[in-house]
Amino acid sequence: MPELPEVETIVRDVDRLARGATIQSVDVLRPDLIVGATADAFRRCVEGRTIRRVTRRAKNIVIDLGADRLVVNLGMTGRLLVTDAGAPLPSHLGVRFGLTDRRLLLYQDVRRFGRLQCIPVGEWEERDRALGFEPLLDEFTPGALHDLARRSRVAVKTWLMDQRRVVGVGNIYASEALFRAAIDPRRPANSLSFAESERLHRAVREVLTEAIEFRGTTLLDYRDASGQEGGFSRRLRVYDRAGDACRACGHPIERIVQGGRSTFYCVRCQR
DNA sequence: AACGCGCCCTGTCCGC
DNA sequence: TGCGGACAGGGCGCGT
Repeated sequence: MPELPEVETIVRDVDRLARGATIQSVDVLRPDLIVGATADAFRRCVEGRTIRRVTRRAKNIVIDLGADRLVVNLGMTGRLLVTDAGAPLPSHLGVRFGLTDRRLLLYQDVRRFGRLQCIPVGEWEERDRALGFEPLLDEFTPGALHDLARRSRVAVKTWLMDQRRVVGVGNIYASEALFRAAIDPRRPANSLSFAESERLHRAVREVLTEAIEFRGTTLLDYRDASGQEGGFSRRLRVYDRAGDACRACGHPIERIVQGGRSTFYCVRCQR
């Protein structure tokens, strides 16, 4: 479900709404969501701690609890919600955190592909190092993208989604960025010229930045921390538009399957 | 080492 | 109305 813009929106919401709150109780309703520890160990790690700050790394929500980090990955259908005391509980509730002032931080997940863990800072930093470039930071340059792409023969669309190189781009924004860069998603990553790498670099940044401004894309499940839908759905140029007219040239948008995932593109505009 | 595939799980939609 | 199959914002572990 959530790619960089959706996770970033949730992170900003939760930081604004819950920073400074203490987690007074932890109820794990779906233990399979907790990885690397028992539900009980997870509860002991989190309970009584204060939320110092909420940040994002790749598609992970990272909650600073002091010596430990509460790391949340939403998978496909995960939601992190801050609700007021007395609000009705959502279905498919996975973990309920009781905050000071009787508000709740809720993890909800229909498919349960998401996961939560509470780990020491050092362990988190180790995982952090294995992740690729943050596309919106200065470290991500056209040259860096081109150098990495030259080493891989996989289709550039599949390549973009691999979190070991560039993070945060998932199935929606990979298609959208390649459309904006006018690059055929089937091209091997190592076939991109430097000029094309520059175009792709700019397109990735542009589409992610615009999507954050519109608070993400809701296809079905995505909601921000207050339960609201994202506004970027109407601005998608190719994703989920198979058969519809390309907004640039009028040619019908194609849907193909790459690595088991749908790719949408314009055969006329993207070469 | 890099790559492709199957799998985790539930819900929805579409065709017959 | 019911049923089977395809598909859905992700990521991991396996075999080659």
